[in-house]
Amino acid sequence: MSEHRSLPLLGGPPPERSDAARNREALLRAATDLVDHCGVEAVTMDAVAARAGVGKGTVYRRFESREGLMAALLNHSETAWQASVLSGPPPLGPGAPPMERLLAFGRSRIETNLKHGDLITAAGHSGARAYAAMSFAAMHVRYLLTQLGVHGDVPILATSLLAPLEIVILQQQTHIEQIPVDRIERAWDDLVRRVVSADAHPGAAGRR
Amino acid sequence: MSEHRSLPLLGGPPPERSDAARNREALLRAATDLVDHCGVEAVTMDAVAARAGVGKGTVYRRFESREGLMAALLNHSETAWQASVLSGPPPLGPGAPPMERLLAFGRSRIETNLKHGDLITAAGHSGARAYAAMSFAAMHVRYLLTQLGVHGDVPILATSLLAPLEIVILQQQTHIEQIPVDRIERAWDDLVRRVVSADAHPGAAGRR
DNA sequence: AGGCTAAACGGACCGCAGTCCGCTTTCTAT
DNA sequence: ATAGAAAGCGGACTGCGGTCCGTTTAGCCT
Repeated sequence: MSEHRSLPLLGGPPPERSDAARNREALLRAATDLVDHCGVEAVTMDAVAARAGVGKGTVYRRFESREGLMAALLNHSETAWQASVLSGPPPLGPGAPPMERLLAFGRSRIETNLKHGDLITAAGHSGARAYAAMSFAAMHVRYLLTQLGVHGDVPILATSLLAPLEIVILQQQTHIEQIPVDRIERAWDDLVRRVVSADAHPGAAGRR
Repeated sequence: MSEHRSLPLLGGPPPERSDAARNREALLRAATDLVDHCGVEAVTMDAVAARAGVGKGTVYRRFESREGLMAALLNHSETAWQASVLSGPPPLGPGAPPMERLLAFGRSRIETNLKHGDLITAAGHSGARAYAAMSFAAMHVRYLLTQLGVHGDVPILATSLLAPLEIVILQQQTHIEQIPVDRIERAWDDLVRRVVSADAHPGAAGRR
């Protein structure tokens, strides 16, 4: 017997076959082109497959679903954004005081979310990505809130601060209620200051 | 000439023909049965039409789209809920102090949203209904915040407090992160107290 | 080189949302 | 009662997301 297929120890998921890798490239390129060129709604699975010169089944093999494909497109900019939060220049990146970082975080997130609005909507709640993106942001906000000396249920507080930055809320405000972006940003600043400052005045309206 | 068709003065939208009314009834009944019986995802337009004994086109004539149909189903419970906010017993209805009403509002909204989660998701952002529902809740929260002496951008503050009660956030928390509902409710209480109490300590962390 | 296997491929196929248009019913005015 | 017109109706049709399965191909082992 000869049982060793590439040291399965810690191999994680097996590597990708060369044709598969080539097709994933071609598909991402095709999808990107379609988005830039005709808008998100023109990105049908058939169109992407045809443009990449592969069969439809292949698209589904690489990216679970249409939402998965959109999530993959989003991945580039999302990763770049995370990097600039983790190691970019202040005040978004490390180096500024926590409150300034938090406010910069909010502004930045509002802007990126609005920029990729259609894509985010199309990506929906595509399991992995949505969860990863959310949990990164939530982790960061939890960290900053703790730095700021906030007590209480910090995980849920973080989620609550993040909720008004979700694309569905932002689009309601900008597209339907015609609220200018900088007003939304100022209002988030205010919200954050209110939440954080409560810990500077304990016993305000009931213990927590 | 004989031009008077039922006093168009203030007539609003013309009344419904009797067969149309009958069919709308039948369709709502069929849809409700399907939801109770097989779940929301079993409510296909063909199934509803067939069960009501009408053609598919008729479904679309009455309710713009699938989302519109779902919104119509939601309408019953939504209206009842609005009534209990406007004129039900305290603390949700009028009579209790504003803070108690606000906290009761949050708990009630969390529970109803979770109860009708699938339906709300299926109804999506179906123009009219979603907007009406949101704006009712927003109006109520704006009113209570004002009563509580909150200063600042109250409209957006209200939206920000409502955002964590949206179904997409609640389902993330309960279904994926396994957070128990009463913890979410307590966290919202805390959030509201923080936001409101900031006005009791002006100059907290920067003017607004 | 040659062959073996697992992975990848492609496109026919299915179900459902939404549209379209020729036919039928209701209502009203005579 | 009856005729005319507007509103309603129904189901065939289109387009898209997603699945399935017989065929092809890359990578490895001898």
